[in-house]
Amino acid sequence: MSIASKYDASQVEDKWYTYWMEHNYFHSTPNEKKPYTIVIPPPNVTGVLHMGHMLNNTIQDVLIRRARLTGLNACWVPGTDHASIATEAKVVAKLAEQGINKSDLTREEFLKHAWEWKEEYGGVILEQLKKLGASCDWERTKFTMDPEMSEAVIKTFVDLYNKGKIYRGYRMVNWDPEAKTTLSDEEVIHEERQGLLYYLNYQIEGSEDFLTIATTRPETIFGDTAICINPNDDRFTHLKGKKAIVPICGRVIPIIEDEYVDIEFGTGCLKVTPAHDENDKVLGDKHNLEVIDIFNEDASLNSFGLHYEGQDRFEARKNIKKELDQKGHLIKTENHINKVGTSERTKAVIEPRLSDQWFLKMEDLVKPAIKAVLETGQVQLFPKKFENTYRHWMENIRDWNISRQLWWGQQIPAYYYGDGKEDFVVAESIEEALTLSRKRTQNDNIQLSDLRQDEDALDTWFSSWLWPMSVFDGVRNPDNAEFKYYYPTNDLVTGPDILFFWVARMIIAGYEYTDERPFNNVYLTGLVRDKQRRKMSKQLGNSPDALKLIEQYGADGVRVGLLLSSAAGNDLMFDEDLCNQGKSFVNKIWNAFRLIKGWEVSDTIKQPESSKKGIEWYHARFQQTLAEIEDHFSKYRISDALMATYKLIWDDFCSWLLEIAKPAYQQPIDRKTYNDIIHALENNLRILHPFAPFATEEIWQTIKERSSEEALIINHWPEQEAIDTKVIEGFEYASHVISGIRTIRKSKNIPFKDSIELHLLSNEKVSSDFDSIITKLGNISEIENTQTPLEKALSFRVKSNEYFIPLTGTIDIEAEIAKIEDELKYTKGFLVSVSKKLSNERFVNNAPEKVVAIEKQKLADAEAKVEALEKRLASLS
RNA sequence: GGGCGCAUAGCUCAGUUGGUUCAGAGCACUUGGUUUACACCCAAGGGGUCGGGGGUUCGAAUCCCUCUGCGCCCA
Repeated sequence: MSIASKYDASQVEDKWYTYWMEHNYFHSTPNEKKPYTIVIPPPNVTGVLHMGHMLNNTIQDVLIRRARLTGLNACWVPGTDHASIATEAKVVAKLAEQGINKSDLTREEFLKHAWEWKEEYGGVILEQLKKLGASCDWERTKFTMDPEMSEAVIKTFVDLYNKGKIYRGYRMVNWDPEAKTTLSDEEVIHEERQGLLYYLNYQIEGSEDFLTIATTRPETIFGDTAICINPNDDRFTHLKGKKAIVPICGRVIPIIEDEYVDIEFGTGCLKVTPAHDENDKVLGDKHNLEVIDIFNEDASLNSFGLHYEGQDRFEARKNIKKELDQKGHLIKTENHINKVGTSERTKAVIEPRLSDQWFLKMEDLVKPAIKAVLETGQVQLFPKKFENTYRHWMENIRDWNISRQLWWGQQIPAYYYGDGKEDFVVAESIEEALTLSRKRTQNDNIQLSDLRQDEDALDTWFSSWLWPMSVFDGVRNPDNAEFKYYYPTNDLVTGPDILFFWVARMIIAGYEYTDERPFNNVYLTGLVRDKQRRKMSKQLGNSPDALKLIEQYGADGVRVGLLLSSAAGNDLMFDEDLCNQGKSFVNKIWNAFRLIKGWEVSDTIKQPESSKKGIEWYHARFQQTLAEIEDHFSKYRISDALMATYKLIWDDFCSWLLEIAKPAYQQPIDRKTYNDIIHALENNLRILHPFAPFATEEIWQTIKERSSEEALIINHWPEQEAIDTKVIEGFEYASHVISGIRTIRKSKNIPFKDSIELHLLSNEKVSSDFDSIITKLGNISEIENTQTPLEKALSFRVKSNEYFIPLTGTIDIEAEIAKIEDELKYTKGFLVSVSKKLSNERFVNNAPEKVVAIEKQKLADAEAKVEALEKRLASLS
């Protein structure tokens, strides 16, 4: 038989993925088993796989595969998100390349292009997930704009409207002049930018006097409708009741008084532009000021901008500065750092803008969601630290602006039957809207053609907040069997950056519509960063190509690499070395398998004692680790679960057990040991499968012929048994002895192939159960008991027992004495600190009994060791 | 400006309710090793005043205060 000495992932991965797909192992239907459900955070339909997805989906796949092995009915629902702004922006850009302007198209024409784009690029990311090994139930793949998904969205909108939770408001919103849409507060990123503070002179009407205001946005003077001073500001008492003249446009505006004005900032005079600043809007409302909007939707100036009409706001700013300067209105400028809102998607500077928008009242909706996470623990966040962040956001929540001036998305189901702002009805279909309109207006002459649907689309999150329900059709048919079976889902795995956008809103929707949590646990992964701690992003170009990584290290290698160092909620400093480590690990177990498979098995030889003991020990060790892994999983400590598995396989299985069981060169192995080792290997594969699905299935299927019912992916998790700690302790002692032997061999350059004697001076009883293993791994000819220290020998101690290895030739007695003196000094020091502790009455009285007992044991051990060391020293000198 | 969090070995991180020889792991590093499972290997080893200072306690990496440095979220 020839098995390649290097594991070749490329030969293996597609084969098994196809096999799993063909046998439908990923597909789930309701049955008598308990369900385990995860809904995927739907990636942008036109997106490509990046490192964040890889991490996120690897974790989900680990959880799903483990659930499947533990006998749960595992269901992982995949899908994609229509990502309104991002996708529409891409389509607009593509059309622009072809010389097509979005504004020249009808809604229908544009949507046709958008759907074509979606068909062409959509779902690429799902194909990439398959390369990673994701065992999603592909038959259930959903898209947030699938007809039935959209229907659920519309139904929800209508319902919330009818409950009075959705309203239309003329509000200051965040306007993205590039995408020409509003953004929710969460989609705006505030940045510090270096700018200028302009000091401008406004003439006071009917006098030659001027007042000076400071502004960061001189171009907005065209929208000024007042000057505001603080009534407590003595400097300006003479201005009270007067009027000022806006430079350039010459408009006369009142000087109003309000304590809102910060006397310290700028000049203490504030220009008020209600249309273009949130605070000014509040002032304007309070003082009944006129509202003058000076911008077009692309943030160029409109006719209020006079001769600047048509100029972009930043260009206009420069030009106005010049004119103001020439006309003597500009006193000076100062450098000033101001916070600028920018669009998360287009990076454009946000323009506060007044417009008609749709809002969802959040105040009552959030209540059950706050309770579920912070009071009852119905929904648990991992790690817990995010609860504080969640609280802060939820308790300060503002109404959600759910309308977007986009076409790609669900169109708002509001139908206008007249020209008035309030002349509309909200309905699931235009036919219903007609009935409602007729009823409302008492006018039966209204026809379908008289109705005009609101132009806006809904915020993408308004569809994804229903995701855990809508993928099982739970919004339209809450009583359907699948929904009842799979919902609430178990775990949600996502990044902390969308805790509010998505997670919180899903919880809100869940309680509003099902009176139930949408999921029990939320695992928040960290962000993937590069070695310089920069977030991986396309712009920086510091993100490795996901598929190339898989090609280079194998999907298993990448999965293991990503998980090795990614505690929940901690950012992951990604380093390709990690993938290398993952790949090495896969190769390691591959070679272990190769070794075992290469053994010739004999039915006639008896099982050696060492093998028997080794297997007994490994069994106990395996059980111990299994419990540890279980514990890690229960706390979503995935990295720790993997590390425990890694060490079990690499250290305990390969470095200890296989070395113990390995027959002499070209000798056969006994049947019993072989079978036990195969059994142990199979158990290893079972627990490793969630992390490295491909390699484990490959080995599993190569060990022997398996029927399709016997595939590893649907096999079972090993059973937890009682842990034999005695065996583990005994072995641990033996392993220290073996280390001692190895150290002496190394220091004296005794080759391993030369067998040596070992003498034991026993000061405390120790089991000889593992002597056969000590003999084999130390290449010891014989272990002999002795009553007196050996001369002409090197020694080492384990606990208070002393071991001697006789040496021919000269021994450096000085060195041996020095070594023992060092050990003695350390042990004595330790002894002093322990006895100090024990002679402290307050310690003995206050510390728990258990702790005191441990300290007493330590004292006894140390005393015995000191005694042994002193004896030894005496015998040497 | 408000809120949250972090600081432990060269790197990435564990350290659960203060109490085992508790100062750990993996990687990296140093030294040695060709008996064909694997050099993507084996063995042995070095390395930290737990960010600084103060306090509580019989006992502090762990709790409290303070300083310094970093990160995130929100306005």
